[in-house]
Amino acid sequence: MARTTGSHSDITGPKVREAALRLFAQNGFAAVSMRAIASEVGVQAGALYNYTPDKQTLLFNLLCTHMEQLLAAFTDDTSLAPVDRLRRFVDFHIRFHADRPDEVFISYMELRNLSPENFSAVEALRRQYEDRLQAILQSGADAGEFDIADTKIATLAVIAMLTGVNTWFRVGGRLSLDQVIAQYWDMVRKSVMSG
Amino acid sequence: MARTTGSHSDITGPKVREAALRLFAQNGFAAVSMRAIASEVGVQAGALYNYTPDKQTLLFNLLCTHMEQLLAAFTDDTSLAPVDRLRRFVDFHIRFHADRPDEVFISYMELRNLSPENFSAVEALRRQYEDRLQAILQSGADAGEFDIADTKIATLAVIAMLTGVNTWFRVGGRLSLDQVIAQYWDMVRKSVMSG
DNA sequence: TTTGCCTTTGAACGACTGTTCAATTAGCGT
DNA sequence: ACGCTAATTGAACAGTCGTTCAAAGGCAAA
Repeated sequence: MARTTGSHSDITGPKVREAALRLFAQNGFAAVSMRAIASEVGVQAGALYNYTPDKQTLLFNLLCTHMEQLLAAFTDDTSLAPVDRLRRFVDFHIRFHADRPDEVFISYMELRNLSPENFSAVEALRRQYEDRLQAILQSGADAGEFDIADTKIATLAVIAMLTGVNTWFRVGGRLSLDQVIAQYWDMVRKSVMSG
Repeated sequence: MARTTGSHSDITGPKVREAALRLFAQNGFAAVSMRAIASEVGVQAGALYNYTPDKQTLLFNLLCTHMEQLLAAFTDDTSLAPVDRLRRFVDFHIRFHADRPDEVFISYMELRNLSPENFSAVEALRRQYEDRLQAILQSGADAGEFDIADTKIATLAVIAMLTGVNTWFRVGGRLSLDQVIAQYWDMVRKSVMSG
């Protein structure tokens, strides 16, 4: 039988993923060696291969897990008015991403280091998330509450704007996250509102 | 005297920068070897060192040149109304960046591969560009034409939104660049307008 | 205590890294 | 045609890379 209680793999496995996430975000996938990850965990490089078949799959799993958590964490409420659904999305997006700077960073920077199949898988998850926002914008446009020429473009524009928060926001900075969210919500709301 | 007419360096020099730009954008700085760049140019790796003291300076020069061209290409016209100055900025930003996808890509992705001094230099140029937009937003806010809580945040929000075009826009796609610019201008204008 | 498997080590593999430099090539001014 | 020199080669240097695997270690069940 496989060991369960006190098995090292229960400890080492998460440590490997945490170390890889931190190092990939800090130095970039290509610049981080398996030995550097192992050193951070406190094992030899060979031991890492008990937890991932190869380096690229390690990255893929980090990206996949992040995207799946993102999709699982946001639940739209179609019974609300479009403007309220949009407000909830903006609030959620900024908070969720501000909590996970490393995951967000590698999700944008390291996509090209995935194999074509892995890239497609992550890209499909990302599109699912975009579709959630697009559905909100579309419902508002259909109801005449929003004035949007093309909901797909508006979706990408809003997401780019919101995700941009991660490039400069730091806890303890000039503005609180609540203040940041308030201003972004104001801009997003006005940008899609009609008349 | 140094050779001028027909000198190989007049040909090889630009080819080195073009090859490096393309390969860095495609595969990432760390994943591109000097031998790969040399092979693209059609020389041996050692010959590259006639054109750059080292690999990182090659990247630095690409980023610096891009930022300097960006700053040189945009000229604000303070005699115009704030809303017209902003419209010119949006139009310029999207067009300039759409023309240079590789330069834009590495300017966002490869900053962390610069030495601290080189990073600061590029960052200073970027801030100069941001300041141009912030001045426009501030003038509109002062005149009461814009309704902006914090012009610095609005600046970053607008730039993130506009630069996001580069992640999906392709010539020959569903929408022309003019159509894209029209919608982004509509969204940006509304997002900062008062009333 | 013994057994047996999970986990880790540490060395090894072949390939690739940025950079240097003496030797060689090739083209311009004379 | 010749000399000069900028431009290039090709080998070498000292490492690092991802990955593999036989051997050893260590913990739990029996």
